[in-house]
Amino acid sequence: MKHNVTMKDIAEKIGVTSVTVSKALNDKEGVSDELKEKIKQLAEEMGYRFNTAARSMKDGLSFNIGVIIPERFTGMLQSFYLNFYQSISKVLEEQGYYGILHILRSEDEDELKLPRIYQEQKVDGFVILGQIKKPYIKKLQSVELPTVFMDFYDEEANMDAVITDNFYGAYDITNYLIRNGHEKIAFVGNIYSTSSIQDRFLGYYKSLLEHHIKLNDQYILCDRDEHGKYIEIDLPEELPTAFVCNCDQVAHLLIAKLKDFGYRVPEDFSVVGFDNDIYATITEPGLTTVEVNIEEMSRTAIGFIQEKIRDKGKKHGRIQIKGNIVYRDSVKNIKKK
Amino acid sequence: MKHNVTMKDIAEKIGVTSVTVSKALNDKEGVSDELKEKIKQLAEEMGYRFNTAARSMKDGLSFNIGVIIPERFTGMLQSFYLNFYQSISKVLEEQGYYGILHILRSEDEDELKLPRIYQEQKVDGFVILGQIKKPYIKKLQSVELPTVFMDFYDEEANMDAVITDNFYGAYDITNYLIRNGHEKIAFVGNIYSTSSIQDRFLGYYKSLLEHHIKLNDQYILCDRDEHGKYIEIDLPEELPTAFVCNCDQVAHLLIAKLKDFGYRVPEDFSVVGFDNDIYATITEPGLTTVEVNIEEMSRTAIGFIQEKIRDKGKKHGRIQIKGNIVYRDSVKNIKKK
DNA sequence: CTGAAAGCGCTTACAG
DNA sequence: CTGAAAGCGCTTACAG
Repeated sequence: MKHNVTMKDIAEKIGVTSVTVSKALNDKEGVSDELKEKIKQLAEEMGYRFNTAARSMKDGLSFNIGVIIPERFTGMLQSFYLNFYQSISKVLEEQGYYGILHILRSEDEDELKLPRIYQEQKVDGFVILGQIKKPYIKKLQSVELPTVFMDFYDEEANMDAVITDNFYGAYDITNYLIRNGHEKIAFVGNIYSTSSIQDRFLGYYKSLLEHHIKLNDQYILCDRDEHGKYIEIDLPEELPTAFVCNCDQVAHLLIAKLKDFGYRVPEDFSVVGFDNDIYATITEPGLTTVEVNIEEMSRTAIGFIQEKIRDKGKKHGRIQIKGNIVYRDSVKNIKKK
Repeated sequence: MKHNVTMKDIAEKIGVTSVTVSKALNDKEGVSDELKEKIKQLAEEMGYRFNTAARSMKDGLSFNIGVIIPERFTGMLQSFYLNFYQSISKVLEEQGYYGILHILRSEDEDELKLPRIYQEQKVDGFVILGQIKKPYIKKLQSVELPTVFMDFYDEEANMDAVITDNFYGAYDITNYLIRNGHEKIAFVGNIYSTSSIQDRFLGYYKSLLEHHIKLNDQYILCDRDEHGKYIEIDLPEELPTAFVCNCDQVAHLLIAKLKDFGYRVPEDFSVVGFDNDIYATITEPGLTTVEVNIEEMSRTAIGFIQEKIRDKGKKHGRIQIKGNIVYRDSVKNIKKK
């Protein structure tokens, strides 16, 4: 293969210098319109492709962003963050940036080992998807690269984070159940487990408070142990009429359990979820749930990263992106006529 | 932030030149072991990070591979290729390469528009996941970049492709049904639709032939129209005892349909799939299916790409990677004792 | 064993 | 409006 065509090649053909070609192709001042047009056309004809590496050398920027997902959020059944990555990747490409995926292995997370993309200056910043361990957060922050966290926030760590509005999402969907006549409403989730679940619980609680429905301890159903592993859900003696699940997957598990007992959803029990991930659609019936606004979150996070690349000191703090309720068939209106 | 530390910085601290530092850090000849050690240690202390951009300039390689997925294979319910991408990305990282994901929009595919990663010399090669339209294949081949196709092959196009062994996969799993006493076995799939489905059908047919079971036209059930859109599956008058579905998703749909009719799987009908994707696990009962060996396929494809980067003329042709049967609960042994 | 020189492709700041 | 010079950080080929 003949070598790639460079600005110099174009310049020589016309009898100017690469400086002029550079100006022309970048629409900079200082080239006559006529010449500029001629250069652009010739570049097209010669199949000129811009060499990003040269630009990277010049301004020390790679125009890549590392997207890090802890491996435990990964796998055939957990494509949620991969979909997130896809959205981020799309937004980045619109901006002339590119996303490089790095799956963070648990060992590396424990040993505070930074990914190769850091060691090789492959990226100008990091987007972290999902919860990672505190020491690793500190490690990332000790490094000068702009970092934005998504779908995870930790109070202590003074980090820039784009999260979904867990509180108001759960609040809205609980309100919806109440509007449909439900009063005995359970919350399914380990409220000591993650900050997201806590916020979702509190949104649920706020809705109850506003409607003067007393919070019933029996109606807080644990779904996972302290390691995040799902456990059997214990149904209370006196059953509620509706369940607010902290995520779609748990709603899926709960519905399977209810069906095993011979109950039907939504005829016997209404169930709602959170996330609008794959579990919301594969469950029978389809789940009414709170949709996480992946695209808006991606845009916001990428915006933050870019500002931080321009201005290293920039702090954004935590921002919450509101999701919308997606209505499917898992809720029954039990209001008396 | 102070500027990134460079080889020159290290060199000056010790009183040598960047040439020596380069040799030392790359374990090249021509530096005393003592000095080499000293340099490496100092590099560590100073937090030196290699600048990939400089290397890229030198040898005109980006050390990125573009991974292209047509958007129609994308979405919340179709994470299969995203999982593939993840595997590719992991393999690449082991090799000091990085994968940049590009979702190919249908308009761009029709208009033969190459992705920005090509225009900007961001990548040294392409991996294409899944079927793309012929003109776009031609377009990709007209460009000098090494390209390997995965999970798709087209006879005419003289391309390098890593595909799953559809023929023997279907053959094996049909044999398995026959060993379990089944003789009336239907194939579910549009056999005029894609090359993969055709091969799977032929593998099924080979198994029948070997067992002297006559192919019954009534037992070839169409699952999708010519655009690949799933259609209602028409069950034959005389029902088979088992179904070989061309993919897990269709097996999932078929089982739902059988259940609607009041049948049970596997008690009344045995059903097997292909792919071992998410549908194999979410279906009730879990599907016995042929697992596509994603990791092995990724390694092979990346190996091909790297050889092609080294040697532009290199041709590999089509290679098939054998999958394994994953046994779950969708097949019943109906052999008379 | 160590280093001076040149070069990868582009851009910036300055001179004409 | 156009270009000569210098530089981004590294490596290669050669000289000492």
